[in-house]
Amino acid sequence: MDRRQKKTREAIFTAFTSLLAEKNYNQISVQEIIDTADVGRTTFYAHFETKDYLLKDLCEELFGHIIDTAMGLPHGHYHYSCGSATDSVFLHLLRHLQENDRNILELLSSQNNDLFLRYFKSNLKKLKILQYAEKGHLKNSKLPEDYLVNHITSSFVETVSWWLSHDMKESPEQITEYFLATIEPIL
Amino acid sequence: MDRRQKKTREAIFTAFTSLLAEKNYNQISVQEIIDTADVGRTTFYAHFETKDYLLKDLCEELFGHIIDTAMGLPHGHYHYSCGSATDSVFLHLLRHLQENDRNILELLSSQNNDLFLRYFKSNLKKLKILQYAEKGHLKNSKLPEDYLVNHITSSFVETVSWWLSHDMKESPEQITEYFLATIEPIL
DNA sequence: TTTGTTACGAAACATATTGTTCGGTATTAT
DNA sequence: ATAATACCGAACAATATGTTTCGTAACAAA
Repeated sequence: MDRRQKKTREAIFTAFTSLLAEKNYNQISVQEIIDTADVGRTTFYAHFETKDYLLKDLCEELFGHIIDTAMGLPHGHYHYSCGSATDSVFLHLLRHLQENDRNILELLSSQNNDLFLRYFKSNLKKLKILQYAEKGHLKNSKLPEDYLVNHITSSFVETVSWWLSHDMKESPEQITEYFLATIEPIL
Repeated sequence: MDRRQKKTREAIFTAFTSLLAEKNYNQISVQEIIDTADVGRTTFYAHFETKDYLLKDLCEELFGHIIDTAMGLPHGHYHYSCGSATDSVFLHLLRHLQENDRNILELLSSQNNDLFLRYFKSNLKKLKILQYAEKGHLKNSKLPEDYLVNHITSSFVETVSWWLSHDMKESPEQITEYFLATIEPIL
């Protein structure tokens, strides 16, 4: 990809992120993003069709990244390890978040956090957490599979949200325990 | 309240609702709402400061209503009845939703459903579902109380969302069973 | 029915935003 | 060196926003 494209794309993302940290999504105009990013009007629209698409692209880049690294883990990490809180994908994700890669935490705890939690959740489903549910040794549940998957991913995202609202005082290990305590009994 | 006020307020709500059913919130302009509701520009701004406040007021009216009727239930309905799926506040709420009072279902299953699910959740907390958690016979949980409350309300809202995405094929009783199956084991 | 009050609507207003087009310049990859 | 392309500034029409003024109509209370 052209070096110029990457630079302006990054400049716009950065500007957008910093604006989101201080005000509501609906109160941010394309003009402000352009001014903050210091790019030409034409340039912005060459990259993003609308503000909504900008948001979408930003989220895909951010969440896609942390999910991809989680998928790169050795398989054991999310197949059979639901018993130990010290060795699951969920713990890995929480640690990754804690490192605040690319200021993702600013977004997740901003006024608009629900906006991002939504994308977080949809990306999370790529992890195929349902492997939790489809393994034979968990089959005692009478719940529909997609209901269960939705419940698990939602609960995890809500857990993260709760953690953030508490300024992340607890350790990732502790949070993992809380989370697993809510879902393990039903598997 | 003045009869005229009620009428225009209702006209604006109706127009807004029908617009939300067909397009995205961000793509709806105040002008469109004015035109659809057939009210004067001045009138709109006399009632609502911004589009965001309109949304807020609409949600408070809708969800406040169904929550209030649920609160009016005999107390037994949400204190000790978590054991029977046939007699809980949750079942009552699902039945109430199913009746589609004031077209609330259109909103909850629209493109913008996350917008409304958010308000649904915050209103749900008024029900003090934590009475589920604070009663002595449920004290075997090591989870923080607010974490638990958040988990329960979130799970319920997600359950409703899942139900809607399945065109509500299942009965309210069935859904209540699903939901209770996910939260009872952890109490 | 009369009277004082209040909501409404129409029009006009300045300002801001949106999304697009044009031509010229600078940067890139090869 | 060259051809492709990303960039910028300026200008553009169309639309949206939020406010003001004033005349009219509906209201509640006497």
